[in-house]
Amino acid sequence: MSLRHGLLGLLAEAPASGYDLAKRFEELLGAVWPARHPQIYGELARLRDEGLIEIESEGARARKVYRLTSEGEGELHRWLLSEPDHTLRYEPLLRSFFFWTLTPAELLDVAVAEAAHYRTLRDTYAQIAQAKEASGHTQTPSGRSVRTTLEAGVRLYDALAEWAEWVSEQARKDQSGSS
Amino acid sequence: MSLRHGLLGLLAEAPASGYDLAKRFEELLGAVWPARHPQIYGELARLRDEGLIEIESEGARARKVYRLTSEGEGELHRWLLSEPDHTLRYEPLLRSFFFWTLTPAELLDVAVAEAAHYRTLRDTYAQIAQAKEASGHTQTPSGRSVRTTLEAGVRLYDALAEWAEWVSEQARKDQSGSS
DNA sequence: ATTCCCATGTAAGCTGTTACATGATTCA
DNA sequence: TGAATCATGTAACAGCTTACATGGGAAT
Repeated sequence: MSLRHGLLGLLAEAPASGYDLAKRFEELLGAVWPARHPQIYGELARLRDEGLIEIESEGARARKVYRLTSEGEGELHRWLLSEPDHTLRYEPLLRSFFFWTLTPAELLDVAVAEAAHYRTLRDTYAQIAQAKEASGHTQTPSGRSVRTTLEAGVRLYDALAEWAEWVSEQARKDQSGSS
Repeated sequence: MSLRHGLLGLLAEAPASGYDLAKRFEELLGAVWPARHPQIYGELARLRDEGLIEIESEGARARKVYRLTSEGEGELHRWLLSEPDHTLRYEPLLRSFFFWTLTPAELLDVAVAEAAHYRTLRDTYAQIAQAKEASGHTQTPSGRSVRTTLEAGVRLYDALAEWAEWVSEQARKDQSGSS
């Protein structure tokens, strides 16, 4: 149940509507925990039923702004101190188990494309981090946490990029040595 | 639909029963794509209906050994050359967005525990990789692919361990400088 | 005999996605 | 007035987990 805690976490920063939260998930949290609006609206209704959030105000177009209750704050805190769920599900690494069924030429193509993808992501996160620091966004507590997560993204995708390049080098060797 | 391709990939190596496949998922593929036996049995039935796999033999205790058909082989190959789904869903990184709600002391505990977890995983994968190389498991094509995936695991968790240590250092600074 | 492992499956429920639907407001 | 964006939701389906259920075979 990470989605509910993701919502509680965002609301800990500032009150927001379902629409706002859906957007922040897409642009910010989506990189590590994707969520679509139907799921978000449903979860918000449940969180309200359980008293973890409440409606602060209602605006135009049925817009509802939610705010964290103290119960919600407690639940968020309890969650952050509990054992994390380290379950990883990442398709590109599943694929790598079956690389042996590809020819060296095919593997080379795949690995080069993967490396490019990871490099791009790494650079994107590094740039965002730099921009945040330059514009003073890292001086608020939540801004510093975003910086922390970005740092994880940079390191993670840097590692994957180096790995994919290592794979492509091996494929290149296999290719030249096999005929 | 990664589960079905994971099953096809395992069957590309050698025919196996649902039970065998469930075990291999748990011990091998589970690190990047967890799957429980009910899902596996269900998917195998569907794969058989669609002609991607077939029953090679039936043994004691209703044991059914499946084998890849040429259609299945084709589907696996097509999948490996298609665009990967780069969706990542990893709870520990979602949590890091909300680290700012913790006190420096709490964050320090969390980060130290995380670092230990990642170090352990990294070392485990490094050891398995070494053992595989020493015992000649990396000389078969599929063994070399396992080695490739293990290399990703080592690099990935090494990066996360360094990140968590970086986080814990920051928390330590905040702790000493805040009073 | 009993316990453990082998081996398969069903059923219920939860999580998450895609498609559909509706209507208000803003801007060109 | 038409298009884009705001804003919320429902319905159907797909993917995955947990609990339940059954029975054969091997070993002590």
